[in-house]
Amino acid sequence: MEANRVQRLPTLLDVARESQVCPKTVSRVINGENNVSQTTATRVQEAIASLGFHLNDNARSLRPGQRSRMVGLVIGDLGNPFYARLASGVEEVARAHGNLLLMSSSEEDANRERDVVIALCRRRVDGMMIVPTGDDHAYLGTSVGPGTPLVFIDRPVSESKGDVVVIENRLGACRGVNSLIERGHRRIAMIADNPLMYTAIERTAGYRDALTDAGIRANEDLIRVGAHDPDRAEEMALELLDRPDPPTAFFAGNNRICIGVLRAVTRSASNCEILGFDSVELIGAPVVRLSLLSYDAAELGRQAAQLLFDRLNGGASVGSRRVEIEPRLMQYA
Amino acid sequence: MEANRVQRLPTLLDVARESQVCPKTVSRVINGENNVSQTTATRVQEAIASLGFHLNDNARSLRPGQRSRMVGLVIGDLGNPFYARLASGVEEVARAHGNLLLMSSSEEDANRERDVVIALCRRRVDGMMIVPTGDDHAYLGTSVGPGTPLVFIDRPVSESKGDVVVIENRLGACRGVNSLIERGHRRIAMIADNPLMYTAIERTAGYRDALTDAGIRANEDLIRVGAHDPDRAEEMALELLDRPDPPTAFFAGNNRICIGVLRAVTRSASNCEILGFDSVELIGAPVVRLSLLSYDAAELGRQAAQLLFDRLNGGASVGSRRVEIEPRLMQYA
DNA sequence: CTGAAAGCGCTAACAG
DNA sequence: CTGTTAGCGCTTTCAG
Repeated sequence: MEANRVQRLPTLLDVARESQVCPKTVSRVINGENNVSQTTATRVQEAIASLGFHLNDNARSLRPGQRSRMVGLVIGDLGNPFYARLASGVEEVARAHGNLLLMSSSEEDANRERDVVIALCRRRVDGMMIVPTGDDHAYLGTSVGPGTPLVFIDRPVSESKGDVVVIENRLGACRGVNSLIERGHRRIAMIADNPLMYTAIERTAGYRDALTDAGIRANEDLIRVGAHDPDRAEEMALELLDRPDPPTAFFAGNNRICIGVLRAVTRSASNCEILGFDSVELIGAPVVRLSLLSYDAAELGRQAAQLLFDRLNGGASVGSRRVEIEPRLMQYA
Repeated sequence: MEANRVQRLPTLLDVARESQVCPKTVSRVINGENNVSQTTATRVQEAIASLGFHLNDNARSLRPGQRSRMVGLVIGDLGNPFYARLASGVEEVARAHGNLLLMSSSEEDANRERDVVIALCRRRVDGMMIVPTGDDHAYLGTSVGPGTPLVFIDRPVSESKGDVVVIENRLGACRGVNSLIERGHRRIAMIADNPLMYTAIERTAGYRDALTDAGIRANEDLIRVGAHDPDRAEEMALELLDRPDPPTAFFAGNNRICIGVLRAVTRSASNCEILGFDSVELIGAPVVRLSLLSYDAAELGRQAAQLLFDRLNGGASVGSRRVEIEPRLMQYA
C-alpha cells in the first residue's frame, strides 16, 4: 500500500500521520513556534527523524510574504580569479545570513546575462548581485520584480535603480600616475582595455587628471586602448618601446594588461617602470620596477552582499547607495 | 481594485485573464507545446510581455515528476583557486544543460557540510556534487533522498553510494618520483599534508611505490607529514636541509606545500630539485629546478557534472562509476 | 495548545 | 485546439 514511498520523499503530511497530529502542528514544531506541548513536540521530532523528513523549501516559499532565502549572483566567469574572489566574498556574507547562493556566469555576453537574470527571477531569488555586461540594461526594469533589490558590482548601470559597489578607479589611477610623476617620469604610456568599459574609461580619466595636475600635456600617441588580453597588451607595449622616444613608464589598465606589459619590458630589457591595476597580490619580487594599485575583489563581493542584505532586512526606503573601494598603492621595487 | 498588483508578481492566472484563455493554455504556450492555435498563442505572448510575467519555477517543480533544474555544489572555499577552478568546470557543464548552480562552502568543516547538504535537499536540487570533508558521511544515507544522485569530487566516500571523480594520485606521484630517481636522486624527501587526507595518503603511497620499484629503501626521516600551509612546509624543508646529509630532491604533496618548499630551497641557496603536485600552471620560469604533476581542477568539475547529468538524463541503472584524472608531468627547468 | 479549511502558482489528466 | 478539475507541500487564517 505504500509501494511508492521509496521514490516519493516524505512530506509534512506523512509526518503528521506518523505522529498523529495535524499538519499545522508539525509545521509549528519545525518552525520553532512555542505554542506546542513538549510531549507532542517530541513525538513529532521522532517522526521527522524516523522518516528522514526535510521541509520542502520550494513549497514553503510559495506562500506570499515568504522569502526564498536564495540570492542570485551573475558574474563573468568563475575561471577568472577576479570573479572567483568576488564570488567568494559574496558567498561568505550570504552564508552568514543563512542564504544559499544561486549562481551563473554571463561569460561577458549581454544576452546570456539576460537569460541568467530571468532564470534567477523564475527561481524567485530574494535579491540579485550582478557584474553587468554590455550597455543596455533596460530589460532589468521590465524583467525584475519591483520588490527584488539589485546590486551592481564593479560597473554601475544607469538604466536601472540598484545599489552599486565599485573601485575608486579614477582617483586611484590619478594617485598612482602621480607617484610616477613624482619619481620624475614625464613620458608615461597608458595601455587600457576596451574603451567602452567603465573601468577603462575611469582609469584613463584618472591618468589624464594626474598629468593635468602636474601641468603635463597628455601625449595621445602614448595612450593605447583595446588591449583585451596579455598578448595584445604586450604587442602594444613593444611597439611603444620601439619608437624613437619611448616612454619611461607604463600604466597598465588591469591585471591581464599588466602581465603583457611585464613581458614586453622584460623582453626588451628596457628599464621602464610599470604601474598596474590589480586585484591580486604578486608572489615574490618582480625583476622590473613595479607598483600596483591593489584591491581585494572579495571585498567588492562582501560589500555588495552586505548592501543587499541591508535592504532585505532593513528599510527599503533609502535611495540608491554607492560604495567605493579605494585601491592601495603598493611599491614592489 | 488592483492596489496590491505592484508588490505581487503577475501569475499565470493573471496572464490567462488578460488574454481571455484558461490557465492551462497559457501553460501550453509557455512550455512550447504545439497544440495551440497561432492566434491564441500570440495573444498570450502579448499578455505575458505586457504584464512582465515570468513563470514561478518553484511552483512548477512542486508537481511530482518535475525536476528543479538546479544542481548543488559543496566545496571547501571559493577563495581557494583550486576550488574556484573546480566550481568553474561544474558551472560550465551545468549551464550547458540549462541548470542553475546552487552553491555553498563547507569551509572544510564537517558540520557545515552537513548543514549545507541538508539546505540543498530542502531546495530539492536534482543532484549534488560534493568535495567531502571529514570522515563520517553516514548522514548522507538518511538525509539525501534515494532519487538524488551524488558525485564526490577529489576524495571518495565509502559510506555512501555515488559516483567519484579523483586525480590519479598514487600512479601520478609514482611516475613523478620515478623521474627524479632516473635523474640520479636517491635521497628524496617528501612533505605531505594532513596524514588522514585521502590525497596525502595516496600520494605518499605513490612516493613509496617509486622508491620500492627502484630498490631504494624509504628513509622515514625524509618523510614529513602535517604541512597545512606554506609556512609549515617551509619550516619542514629548512629543517631537512639543515641536517648533516640533506635530501637532493623534494616531493611537495600539494600546491601550498610546493610554495613553502620553493621558498626554503631558494632561501637556503640549495640546489635541490623540486617535484610538485599542483592544479595550476606557473607563470614564467622558476629559479630552481622544478617539475610539476599538473592537472586541471576545472576538468575535475566538468567530469563530475558530466557524471551527474548522465545519471539525471540517462539510466540510473549502472553501478557507481569512478573517473580518474591523470596528472601530466611537466618539466620546468 | 491543537485542528480544519483554504490557497500560494503551476501542470497532469481528462473532458469537450 | 481549448477548458475544468484537482492536487503538488506547505502555511495562514480562523475556530475550537
